Amino acid sequence: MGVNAKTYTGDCLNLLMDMPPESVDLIYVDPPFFTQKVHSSVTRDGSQAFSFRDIWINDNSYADFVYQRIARMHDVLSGTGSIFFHCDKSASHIVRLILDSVFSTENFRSEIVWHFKRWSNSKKGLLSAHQTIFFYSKTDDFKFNTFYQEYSPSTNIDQIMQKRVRDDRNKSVYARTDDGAVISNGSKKGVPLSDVWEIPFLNPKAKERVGYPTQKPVRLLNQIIKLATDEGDVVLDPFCGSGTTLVAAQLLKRHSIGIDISSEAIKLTKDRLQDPIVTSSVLLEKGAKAYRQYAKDASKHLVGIDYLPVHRNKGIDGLLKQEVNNLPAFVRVQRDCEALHETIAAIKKSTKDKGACCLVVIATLNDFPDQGSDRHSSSDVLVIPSTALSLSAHLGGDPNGGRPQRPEAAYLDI
Amino acid sequence: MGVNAKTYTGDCLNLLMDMPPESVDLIYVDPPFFTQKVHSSVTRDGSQAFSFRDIWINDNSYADFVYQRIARMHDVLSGTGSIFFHCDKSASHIVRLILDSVFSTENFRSEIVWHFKRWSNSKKGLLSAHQTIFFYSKTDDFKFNTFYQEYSPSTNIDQIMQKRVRDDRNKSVYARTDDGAVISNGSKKGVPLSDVWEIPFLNPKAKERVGYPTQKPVRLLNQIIKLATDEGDVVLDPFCGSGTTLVAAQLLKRHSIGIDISSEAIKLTKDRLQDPIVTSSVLLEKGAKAYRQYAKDASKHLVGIDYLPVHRNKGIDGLLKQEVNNLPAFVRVQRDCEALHETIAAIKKSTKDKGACCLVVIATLNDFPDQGSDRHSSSDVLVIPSTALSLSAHLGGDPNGGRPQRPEAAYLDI
DNA sequence: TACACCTCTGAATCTTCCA
DNA sequence: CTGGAAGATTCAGAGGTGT
Repeated sequence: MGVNAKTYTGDCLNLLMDMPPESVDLIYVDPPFFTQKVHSSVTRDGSQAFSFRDIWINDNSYADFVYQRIARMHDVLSGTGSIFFHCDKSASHIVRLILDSVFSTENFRSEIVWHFKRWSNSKKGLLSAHQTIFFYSKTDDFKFNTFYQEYSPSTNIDQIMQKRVRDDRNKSVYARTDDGAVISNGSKKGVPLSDVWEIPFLNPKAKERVGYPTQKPVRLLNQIIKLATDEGDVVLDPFCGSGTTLVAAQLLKRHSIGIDISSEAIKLTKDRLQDPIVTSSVLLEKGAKAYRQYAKDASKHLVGIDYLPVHRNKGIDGLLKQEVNNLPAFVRVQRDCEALHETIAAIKKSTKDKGACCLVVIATLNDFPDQGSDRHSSSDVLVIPSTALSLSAHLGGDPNGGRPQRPEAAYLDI
Repeated sequence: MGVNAKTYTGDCLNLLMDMPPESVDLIYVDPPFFTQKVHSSVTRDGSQAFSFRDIWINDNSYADFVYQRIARMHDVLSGTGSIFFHCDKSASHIVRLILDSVFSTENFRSEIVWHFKRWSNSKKGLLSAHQTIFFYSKTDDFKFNTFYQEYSPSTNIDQIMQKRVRDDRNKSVYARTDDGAVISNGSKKGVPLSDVWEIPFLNPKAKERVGYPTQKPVRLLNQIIKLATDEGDVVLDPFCGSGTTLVAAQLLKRHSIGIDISSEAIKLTKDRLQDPIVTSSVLLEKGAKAYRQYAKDASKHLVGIDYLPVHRNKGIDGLLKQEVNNLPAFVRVQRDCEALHETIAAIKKSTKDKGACCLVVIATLNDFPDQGSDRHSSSDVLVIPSTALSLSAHLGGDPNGGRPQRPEAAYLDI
């Protein structure tokens, strides 16, 4: 399935006016920060209610600039849509007044705190380590996908899943059956995502490479997009810069619209979206760190196995320290986005010039073959199910098989 | 040495006007929040009831209320003094406008985020987990004691401990001795305190609780007082409620002045000062890490499995997110020095009072039972071989059996 | 529509029990 | 008796329900 990613060069004010009303499901706004100090004062007599018009700002253009564009964004947002407005601390209160005025106070949903660790400086005072994102919806009936986090480590998860009732004195107690056993209240998913997000900042080197000082981590955009939209929805970024939002939207199968006043920014965005080579360099942008993370994920499935990691070969994850049938044994873990036959093809390709060797594949997904298969015999790749795969097969809850699959180690020849 | 703690009953507006100018070093302001709610609570023994209405007809009257009092606070604050204003999310932008106006934008120091974990609720959207504290100083020359936190685990401590100098092109490089060794920079203190503070919420069970609504943890006030004052300085809390600020100030040897409109609050404050109770808690003293007690090795074997870690029960490593046969499923990983039957005994013991549940054990050692065993049928514990165990059995090189063992998942009854 | 009351929840303590 | 492990308890939001 294809998703569109449209880009426009120009002032988003004009382009927003040309867009059909209620045509967008999510707007992520990350405008150029107001770097000069914002000076403001309020009416001394307190006789008027505060609104953004009551603020005197030295350079009045910033509040006006933001107000005009937010008003248009409100128009193009669908009834179930949301806006996430990214602020820095110098003007967040001004932005919030404007949002309150356009979207109304009732539709204020959250003040999200993006918390990150940063290199310290010698400034007197507290080290700034957060930015604020305001989350407003257009109406009460907004689209929202709940995500869950781990419980606090101090929580007694095993006990709070017991059913509770109120006794005759209206005190909360654990419910028990007639014979005194506690009653389970079902399983748990975790705690709902909070409004404080700890997401690492892009490291300074990655920042240098792309050249956009305010570029946001893809993880941050991922989270916002997944919270407020479903696949096929439309995401708008009116100050798209290097196009991080559009890239994230594409990876998550959302349509996207990016606007930027700089034609260089739009060109860069287009390149990243259209040229498959540039798109794959998104991985580079996430940083070598992200790549290492990916490789590390694979190695996690090798815990307890005595092996030497192989770093410089994409088809091989490790070399077993123990020989098998007097042959060296190479191992590869099936990746998340990889069918088992692809895993096997990958390790075969990488070892074809290595002479006689034994190949081991750790299967992690549910496309593990039948145990009834008679491929056992003629095989040259040893396939071992991961712990998680063995478990999921036994629980039988997997979607891609009517009966529970029972993976066990098997020799395959593909 | 004695420190004074004075308390006054009444509207702080009047009392502030009677105070000498520039006589206070720190003001902590925690006014009734701008919410349309009635706060009420009783003390543990039920002897006193508190309630107040946080109702303001519109933004404006609240702003007016705050403005008038902040203006007076500015007067009584000394030249090196600071104000910390505690807001909740509903009115923080209004408070900041007023503070900007009275103290001026140049004296805005920080937007402090107090981040805490709390019980969840069924709210659609993000779970609120922070409150905001604005930090303004009266002048540029404000009193500030720098505190340090531990370095984040990812920081390269060796590197920052190296001495740095400028080379001939004025570039910063690490200094080296003649024979090329790096030079230590002495001990580092840590990262300067950031503007995001993770301090546990005052728990419902804490003895520190006196039954006053919106009571703040002493730890939070400790931090503020230590940052902005020295011993013998004067701390003012114009909405002192149950007197947390005065308790903290007394423990830190600062003079304090507390004002509250409720005479019950002032009485409670006086009582508390006689016998200050500060919760000593594992979480406060040792941090969340203290709870992460379960074997790290165990979690490594659960990679790829959808589960919640269980920290406070020695016999259980995790709770599967998916139910099994409509029952909650607990999991335990076999430890290195543990026979399989011991593992099974441990999880059985820990869950014996938990009502009906499914038990899963991840076997990691070679004492896995024969597949030929007929124990299969009568069992209540599901045993799954770890990846490494599956592999080692297939390679047949294990020391404790002549023939290769072939583990597969099995139900056991021991 | 307004409001009182009930239900559900989980963080982190208090309390008990057992070895 | 003591210390640690695990069960019991509290209470503030938010939604739901009934009057």
